[in-house]
Amino acid sequence: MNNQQIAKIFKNISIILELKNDSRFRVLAYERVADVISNLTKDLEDIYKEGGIKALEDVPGVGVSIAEKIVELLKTGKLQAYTQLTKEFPEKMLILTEVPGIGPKTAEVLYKKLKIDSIDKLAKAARSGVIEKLSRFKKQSELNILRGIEQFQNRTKERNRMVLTTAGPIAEEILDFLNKDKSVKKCDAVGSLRRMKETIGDIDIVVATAAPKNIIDKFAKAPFVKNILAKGNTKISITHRKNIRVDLEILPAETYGSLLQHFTGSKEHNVALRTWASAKGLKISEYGIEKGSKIYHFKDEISLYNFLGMDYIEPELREDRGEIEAALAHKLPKVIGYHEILGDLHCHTNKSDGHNTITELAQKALKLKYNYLGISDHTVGLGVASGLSDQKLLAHKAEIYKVNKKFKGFRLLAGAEINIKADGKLDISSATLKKLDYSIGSVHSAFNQDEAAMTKRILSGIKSGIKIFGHPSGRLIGHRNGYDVDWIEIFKACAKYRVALEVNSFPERLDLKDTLVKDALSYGCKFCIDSDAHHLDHLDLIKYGIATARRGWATKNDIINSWELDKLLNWFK
DNA sequence: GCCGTTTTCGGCCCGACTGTTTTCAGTCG
Repeated sequence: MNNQQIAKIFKNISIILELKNDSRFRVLAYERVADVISNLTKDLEDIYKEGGIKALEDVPGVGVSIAEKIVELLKTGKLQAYTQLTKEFPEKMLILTEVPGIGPKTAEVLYKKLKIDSIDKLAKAARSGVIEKLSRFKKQSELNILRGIEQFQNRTKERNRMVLTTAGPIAEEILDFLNKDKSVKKCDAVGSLRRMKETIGDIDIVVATAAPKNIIDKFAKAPFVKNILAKGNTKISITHRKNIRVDLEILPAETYGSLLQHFTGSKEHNVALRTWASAKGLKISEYGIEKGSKIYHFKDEISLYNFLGMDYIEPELREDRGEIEAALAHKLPKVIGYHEILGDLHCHTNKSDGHNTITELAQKALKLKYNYLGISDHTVGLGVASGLSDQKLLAHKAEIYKVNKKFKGFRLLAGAEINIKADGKLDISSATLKKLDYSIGSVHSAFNQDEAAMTKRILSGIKSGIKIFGHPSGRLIGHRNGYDVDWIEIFKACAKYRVALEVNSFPERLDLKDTLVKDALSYGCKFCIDSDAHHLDHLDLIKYGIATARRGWATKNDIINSWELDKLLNWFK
């Protein structure tokens, strides 16, 4: 039984308990633990296998009672207590709550009064007008249900959340629209986009203005609006014509710091922050901080966090992964900056599957103010990418060195992206490997090896002289899960053999991912943030890799390509 | 049901919008 299935059961328990008028805090406890489990990066099964029931109790929100339930689920695939509960409130009924706007109470009425136990039946009932005959419902209720079903279907159709490069331009379009209005003092994209989370559910925008009504009316008529979901005095929610939900929040400029902080989230960060504050007699909201009868306002986030006795917390760190405690203790890491990368070490030319020449890439690197650029074309094993043989690779190196002479104060490095084959061997000779300035080793085949085989394979690659382990997990967001691998063994080996873990910046990769970066740091690993460019424009994607490293708490010292060239080359040696 | 450098008991984040109410419950972020 996987984490998502277990989380779903706890979520359902929370719904049922709410319907049974159980303690709202017990309801909350189940809801919270469901949230925590669905966001966990490690399988509960593994946690239990490694540390038993005590290790499960270390998961936030899991206590004695829930730990026992997890064990029962892992061992038997069932939970007696849950089976009992679903006799009265079956899962078929709970499915209805997946429609936006339908919560536990509504689902119960629809199921018990009208025997509605599927989304299809719900749609039919809403269209036929039987729902409005129930008390507490009218015509508008049916229209809202139909609209909710439409949203639900769009959501399941595009099951995947957006990657950052999809969300970014939409947010830009909206900010441009708002900035044209003179009454807008400030506006920003907030939410998961500002935190640079790898995928974005909907787009949140905040606006500072003294004329909120004017902005809301204008926004409602904007050309990109498909329909309006909700409209109030200080907020409006719309569906963008690309079927993406956009929430706009408005407040006067005096409290912009609180507004930014509140809507940047994450929800988990805010809940943790407010829980901590309430113990100190403080009440935090998007309007300010209340202390007794006094309310404090904040123009910016720095003053807000400082008021709480904390250092400023970068948006990328606001996930309730220890940042609040660290900010209080003044022990937050100074994460790598967006302009601290001195060179990209993973890019492809038209000698393998890239589109550009060495010179073109070098010129683009100069525009980015890089001090160096590593060329790393594919090697022979990757036939589909016109990989280079030993001989061709060495000729390519000579060409790179020749081009390098054209530049001053800038250095081209000759590398390669080498395949770690299924048996753990590299697909070029170690003699050739030694002649390169550096090398990246990557897995490009036989993704479905089991954990033991894949771990052994990668460890073998790490020990064979590569300097960077490319897109370490092999995942493609929304398309392919990463392969099964024992990360702890990999991290230990990377630290020992001085192999940097790549943080690949392609929005569909972001590999190594943020949480694993944080894990790897604790083993003393170093990282290399690369674009994996196959085209000049791709070099600009580096910011997403930087964001991922920041989300993983990595500092300049941890990122080898933020180092001066001498230090980098020395490390390679 | 969970949790703790004010607590192993007594708390538990905060507020807006919608629809159908005539003061609020349900839902959401």
